[in-house]
Amino acid sequence: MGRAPCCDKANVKKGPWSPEEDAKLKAYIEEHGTGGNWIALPHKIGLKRCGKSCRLRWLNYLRPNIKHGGFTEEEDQIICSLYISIGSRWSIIAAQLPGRTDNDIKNYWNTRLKKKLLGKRRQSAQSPSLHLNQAAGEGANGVNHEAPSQTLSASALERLQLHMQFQGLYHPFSFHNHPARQPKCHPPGDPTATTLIQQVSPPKPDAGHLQEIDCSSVGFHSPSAMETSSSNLDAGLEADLQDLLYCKNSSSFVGHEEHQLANLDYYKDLYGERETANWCPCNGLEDQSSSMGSWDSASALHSDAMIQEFALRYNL
DNA sequence: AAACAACACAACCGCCTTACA
DNA sequence: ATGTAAGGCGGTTGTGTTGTT
Repeated sequence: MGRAPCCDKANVKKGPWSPEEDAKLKAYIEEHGTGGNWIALPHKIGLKRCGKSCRLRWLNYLRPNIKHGGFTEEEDQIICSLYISIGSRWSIIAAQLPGRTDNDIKNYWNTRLKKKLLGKRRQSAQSPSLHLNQAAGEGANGVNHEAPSQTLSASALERLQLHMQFQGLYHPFSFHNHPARQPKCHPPGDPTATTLIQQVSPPKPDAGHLQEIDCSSVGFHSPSAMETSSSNLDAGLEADLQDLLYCKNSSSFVGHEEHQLANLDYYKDLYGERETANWCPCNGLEDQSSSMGSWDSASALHSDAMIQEFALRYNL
C-alpha cells in the first residue's frame, strides 16, 4: 500500500514562490519558529503550499546566512573530495560548507563542477557503452545493446573516474598536489587525526589496521556507488571503461598497462563485493544512530591491488 | 531577428528514517 | 511491537536565461 500524500495536492500551489509568499513564511518563522510541524505551518499562515515545500523554501533560500553561487576554489575542492569519499550525500557535504545548502551543492555539482572535473566524455557514437546508465540502456544507434544489469551506474563511473584522477599526479585537486587535503586520510594511530569521520563519529574500538584510516576517502562506500556489479561487465564494456579511465588522459596518467589492469581488477573486485561486503553503520561519516553507513573496508580491502594503492597513497 | 540548444537553478517527487502514540 | 505521520534526503523535472547558429 502506498504512502498517503503529505498534503492535498489539489489545493496546494506549485511552482515558483512569489515575494509575498516568501515574506509571509519568513516573517512567521522568524517570529514563531517552525513550531515543529511543517505540515501545519502553511495553514497557520494562510499559504496554499505543501508543508514540505515551505520547509524547502525556508532551508534553501529564506533562512539567514545562506550563500548562493560564487563557489570558491576551496569549496570546489571540498565538494570534490567529499563526493569521491562519500558519494552524493549532499547533506553531509553541505554540513562541511557553512552557508551552503545541499540543494545548492547538488545543483552546482551536477551543472558545473562535475563537468569541470570530468570534462566532456567522448561522443556517444564512438561507443555504445558510453550510454552506461541511460534509462533505456540504448546504444549510439538507439538500439538497446545491453541489459540494465550490464551497465555501470553513472554515479559510480564518475566517482571511479574522479578517483583515478585524484590518484593521478596531474589533476589540480590531486592529493599529491594538495597535501592540505591529506589530513583527511590519516595513517593508523595518528594521534593528530582530526578527520571528518572523527568529528561526527567516534572511532570504532576494534577497528582493524586499515580501518583506522579514514577509509571513506577511498570512495565507493555508498550503496549508490555499488549499484551494479561489474562481474557482469562484458569485454567490450571493460575495454571501454579502461579506455575511459586511462586513454583519455593517458598523457598525464602515471601508470602503465600493468598498473592499469591491476587497478581495473581492484575496482572490479570492489564492485563485485557488493553482495557480500558488510554495510557498516559505524564506519562512515555519520553517527551511529543515523541510518547511513559505509561498506566495511575489511571486506573490500582484500585485493592486493587495493592494498598496494593504500600503501602508495598513504605512504605506509 | 528568430529558432534552437545548452545551461543553471528552483522546485517537486517519492522513498527511507525517525519519533511517537 | 506495531502503525502512522512527519522530517529528511537524493534524484529528477520544469522553467527561465543565455549562447549559438
